[in-house]
Amino acid sequence: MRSGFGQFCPVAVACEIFAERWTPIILRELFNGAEHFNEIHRGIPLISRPLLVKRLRELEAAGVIVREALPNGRGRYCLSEAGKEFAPLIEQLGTWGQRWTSRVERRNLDAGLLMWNLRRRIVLELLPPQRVVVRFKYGGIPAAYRGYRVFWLLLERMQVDLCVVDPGFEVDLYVTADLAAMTRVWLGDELLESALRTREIELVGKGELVKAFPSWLMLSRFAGVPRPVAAAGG
Amino acid sequence: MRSGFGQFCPVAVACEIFAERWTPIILRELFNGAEHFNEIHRGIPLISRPLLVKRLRELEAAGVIVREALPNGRGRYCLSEAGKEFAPLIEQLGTWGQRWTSRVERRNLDAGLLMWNLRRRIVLELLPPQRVVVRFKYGGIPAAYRGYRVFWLLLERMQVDLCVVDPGFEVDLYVTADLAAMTRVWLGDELLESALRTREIELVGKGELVKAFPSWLMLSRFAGVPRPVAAAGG
DNA sequence: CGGTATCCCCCGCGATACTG
DNA sequence: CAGTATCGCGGGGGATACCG
Repeated sequence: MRSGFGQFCPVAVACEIFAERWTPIILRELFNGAEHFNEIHRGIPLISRPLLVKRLRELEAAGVIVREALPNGRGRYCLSEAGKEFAPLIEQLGTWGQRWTSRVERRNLDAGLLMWNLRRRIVLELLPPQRVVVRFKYGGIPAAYRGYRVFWLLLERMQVDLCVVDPGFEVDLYVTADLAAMTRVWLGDELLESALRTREIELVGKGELVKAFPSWLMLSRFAGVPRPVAAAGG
Repeated sequence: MRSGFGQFCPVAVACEIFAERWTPIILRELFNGAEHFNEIHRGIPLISRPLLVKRLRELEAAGVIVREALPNGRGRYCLSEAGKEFAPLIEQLGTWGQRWTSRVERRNLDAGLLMWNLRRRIVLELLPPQRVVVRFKYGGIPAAYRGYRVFWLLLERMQVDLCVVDPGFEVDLYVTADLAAMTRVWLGDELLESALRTREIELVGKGELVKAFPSWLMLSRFAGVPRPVAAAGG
């Protein structure tokens, strides 16, 4: 697999930069607001760290991202003007995936990734003034899965924190969920109300919090993408 | 490189199908109207035939293309409804490549590929009623290039044929060009008139044909994409 | 935290030859 | 024309350990 396609076509040259393995997913993380190395890596846990470094360097060399070295030894990755113009591509990839693929396969289930994404999509403005601690516990997890299955979400007025070890606060709301069901809800494949009815997802806590909880979740950016109209006979 | 990214995110799942090596380029060919195996392969000469077969099977399994077996033993590849929805992605990739990359690198120069693409972008309606035979001869070709450098284009009212061996007809118009210059013109990086002035491209033949020739060429689909506004100090 | 450095395996892929 | 079959290699990338 020698690099490059040997074609002057703009599509081919763009592919040499954009369509490398993991690259669109790295860009997705940057568009989602990730800036630091470990932040990016948390959104893509299955990429090895050396490979993530390599891809970031390649994107930098291609002028897609700019690396800023912060004084404290940290790095910071920002999309360049050219990089920002990949936004519609990520958008369309997600739209296509939402319309034409089944995403909730066992091999794709990952409770940690689900929580990491969910954390970014909380409607801060709807949260009550005082801190709310929500504990999530997942069941129905694939045998091969080696990550965490219990999480604490600390919801504060202007900030959300995700913990994988008990932060010690009193829990206000308990969420117990089948991982596949919660993933379907996140992706817009199933209504939260429906999963609550079938008890694949259960909420336990003060009535007002149980009632308000669904309104805090924005779900995946692609949850609302319209599905293809079923063809006749399909 | 085990397949898949292990993420339920629609972007990731779409990437598993779309962002494989060569796949966007195969789709580009299908959008350009290629339907048969060798037709697709002519647009992507550097892919090995077994690998092209493999990619086509993968796209078929993913529901992106449909293969029709014709009675004469030929196959025919068509984009499915899902496949057609990749159109904006190919468009965006080409647009990005046109705006942000330099495409006319030595490693990308390929006279055969240039002619094969040029052939598809002739304005049939502007051709004169009788056949016009144009002979192209390229110079300035990279030493590593092993393809043809002389071509005959048979322009007829409703059809264009490309030959790499002398078809035997009398030549009406001779085009002699530097390969890089002709590629730049094709990609919209340089005006044909400019290349004619510098004599990187020369036209020899009847005056009326020499004059009409530029109007027959539509150039690359991306030739007209607006370039980024130069940043101050760039 | 944000990377390097090293080792090594595996499989993606090209090359080549063959077939209906 | 449109593939299939087989072989062998090279390097992409995972695992692991180390560093400033």
